[in-house]
Amino acid sequence: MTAVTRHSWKDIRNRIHARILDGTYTPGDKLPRDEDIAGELGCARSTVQRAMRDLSDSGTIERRRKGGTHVRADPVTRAIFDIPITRREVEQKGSVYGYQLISQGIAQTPRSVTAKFGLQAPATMLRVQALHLADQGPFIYEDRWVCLQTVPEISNVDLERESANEWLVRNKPYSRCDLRFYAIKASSHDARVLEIAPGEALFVMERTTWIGTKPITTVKAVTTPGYQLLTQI
Amino acid sequence: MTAVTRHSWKDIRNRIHARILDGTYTPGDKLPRDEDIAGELGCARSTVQRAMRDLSDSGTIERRRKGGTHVRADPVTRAIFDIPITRREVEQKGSVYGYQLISQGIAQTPRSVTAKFGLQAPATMLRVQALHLADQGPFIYEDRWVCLQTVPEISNVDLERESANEWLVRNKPYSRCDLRFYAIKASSHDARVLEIAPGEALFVMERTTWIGTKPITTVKAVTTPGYQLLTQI
DNA sequence: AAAGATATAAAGTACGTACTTAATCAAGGG
DNA sequence: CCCTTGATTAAGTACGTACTTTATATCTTT
Repeated sequence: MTAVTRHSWKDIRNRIHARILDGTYTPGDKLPRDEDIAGELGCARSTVQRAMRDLSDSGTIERRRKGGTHVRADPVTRAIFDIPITRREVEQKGSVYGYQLISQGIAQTPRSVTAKFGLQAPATMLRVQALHLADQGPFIYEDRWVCLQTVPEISNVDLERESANEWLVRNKPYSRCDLRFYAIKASSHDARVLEIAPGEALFVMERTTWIGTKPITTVKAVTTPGYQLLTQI
Repeated sequence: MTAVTRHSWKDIRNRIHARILDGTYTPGDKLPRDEDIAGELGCARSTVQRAMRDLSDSGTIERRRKGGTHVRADPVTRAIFDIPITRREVEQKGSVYGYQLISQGIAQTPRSVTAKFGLQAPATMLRVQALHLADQGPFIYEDRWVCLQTVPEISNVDLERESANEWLVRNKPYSRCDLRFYAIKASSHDARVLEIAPGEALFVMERTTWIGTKPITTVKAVTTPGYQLLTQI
């Protein structure tokens, strides 16, 4: 009776990864085929496949049918960020969350918004400006456009009470999401809303969502000075 | 002879996802066990498992052993970013890459750097300041500390010719990486190096890496005005 | 030599089965 | 009543097999 040792895919992954780390396989190198690795390490091919997918997901290797597996020649840092709804973010850092509607109204989308959605022509959408507060102080200012054709129900929502952020995230799942991060100098308007000095450097997160090809919403979330976004560990 | 229809895990995932999108299962709801879904949709449990893992990875659902599968009550936007080495980034936007060493020297880590690594006491490390150029103009300024104990070989690298960025990424794989993004106002020093006006808002990416528990390097990469980081689609 | 057809290699997928792990619940004992 | 112990449940994993997909390479034909 041979003691049948079973190998977890994590072990297999670690052993392959270790070979990359120690230079057995260097960037650009081709790895043996799954089947050979399976034979060598004494496990099933499907276990190697599982390990390889993990390494592939993390950006360590690249796999192509027929082409085989290669150590990524051109390493990237692949990072995963979780952006929670603002209320949760505030509450998780132990602060009291607050919300204020600044203004809402229906208008034609300006060129910049039309472009973000990839639309040909301007559309009539709902614009909502609101402030999220932490411990009574400004935390994030959001400037949002919501597509009324895709989300007509938003008209029935009392945006004085419930933030568009939360209503949308709970009621309008999306199938596509574009995100972009950058820095801006606080305009006098930003400064007034966020109660800071004009000219401060502010971190901005922009998010645009669609369901299928239909636009849902685009938000520019302007954070207060000192805000940092961290990777999810 | 029954025509045996085979179902791809992506189909299965889409059908489950569709039920979340259309409100059949709403946030917080418990989904049937994998086996029941498999029976209902006419596929193997392992196919459901594959579909579920994908939905779980994307943050749509949460799974717990014995606890079952639930639609995430508290939706997050989960984004994946690929941060390439700077040379590649410049070349990919069609510009000519350039690199200049500004200064290098050995020094005690200041409190902020010591803290980033989670060290108890300051350590002696190599500090490298350098500029990445795109089409002869400043693109990213990096201020880096490299742990000499973990990476003694760095001493033999000619940092006038090869950027620490590239040498490290090709020669020193890491097992842990912390990332943080934020905005700063350009100091007079930043402004001089990047050839911009002091007080500009700049987007900053900070990255700290370890191998096991040993620190490798920490970089503060200060981008030029207008820089945007986009999700990988 | 260029273009197209065919073969082939390697990853990807699907399924069934059996076993493992972790969380939860219930029963029993102090 | 609390704590421990054991049973149960559902996800997670491992494996073998068979089939599919997609690049790549080779061969044929014009």
